[in-house]
Amino acid sequence: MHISADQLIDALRGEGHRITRARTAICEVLAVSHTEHLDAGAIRERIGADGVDLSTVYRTLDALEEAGVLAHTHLGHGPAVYHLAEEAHHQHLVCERCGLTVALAAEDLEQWTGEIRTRTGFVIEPSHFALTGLCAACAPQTPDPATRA
Amino acid sequence: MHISADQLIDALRGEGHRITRARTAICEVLAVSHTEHLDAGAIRERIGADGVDLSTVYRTLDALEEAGVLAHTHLGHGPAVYHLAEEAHHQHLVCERCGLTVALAAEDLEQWTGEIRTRTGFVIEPSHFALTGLCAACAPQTPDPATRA
DNA sequence: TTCACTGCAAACAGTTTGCAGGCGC
DNA sequence: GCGCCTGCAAACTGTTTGCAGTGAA
Repeated sequence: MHISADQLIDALRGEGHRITRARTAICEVLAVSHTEHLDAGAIRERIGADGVDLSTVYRTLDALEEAGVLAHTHLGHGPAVYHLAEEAHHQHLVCERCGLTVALAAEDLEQWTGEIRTRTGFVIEPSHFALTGLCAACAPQTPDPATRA
Repeated sequence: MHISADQLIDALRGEGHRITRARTAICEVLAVSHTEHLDAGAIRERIGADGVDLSTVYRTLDALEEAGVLAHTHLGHGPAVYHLAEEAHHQHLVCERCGLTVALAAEDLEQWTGEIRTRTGFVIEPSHFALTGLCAACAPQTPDPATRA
């Protein structure tokens, strides 16, 4: 289940990419923080003093996505967050007021996405964009769910 | 059902806003294109020669949202699209490959969003962000739904 | 040795903001 | 006439790209 930095690097190598210090550092951060949702800037910060340019981070993340070992998700506004592809199959719910993010398991979604597929032909990729709304704590403060955030 | 430009303007007036040429023009565009999804740039273009600055468009759209007569939706990447609040209660499905956008009626969503609310407490605002995936025409080209876009 | 990869800087899109002047009320 | 609203320009965030130098293979 847990992908190691070496496995990420191997994935890059398998696509014919060269292995550099920057890429190694990025893969290590991703492997260590496999349960978190990091954006490109956060990944860069975690690398620390060695200093990897943001554009390099983006290019490497791109390469990892092409290799099929990484995916990104948009949690509402703000930067895209990255996570290992193995962790990809869930839907995020983000509270627009407090930012609380919870995940819905793939199994809980299948029935609904299956229904949508049957009805519309659409194959939903639920992990790419989060659903937004108000969490249990914030919702009661709003008289009507239609009210703007 | 159809909101007129005058009703939008009245909504602004009701909030204590002043009525200007720019705001009138924007409200007219919104009222006429109530079935479309226009972004700020498109709204500006439709106003035409009179010329309204983009920042003014954004400020007016903001005011209309605060007045509760307008809402915006993020259809995947790219600019936010605006529509009358009355048309808001549906979920968009956007094909990541061809851009096809279809709408899911509110009734079709209620069962599912109700289930999520029961299970997680989250009150989903489905119209704020679209769901993305692959449409019926594009999906078969992809061997596995998990494949990246 | 070669050329993919890098850092830097600049461009980019969408959106927001500061400011001084203009016009609705 | 007061002050909200405007256009202009500049800042802003997140991301991408062009370029010349560097290091992996």
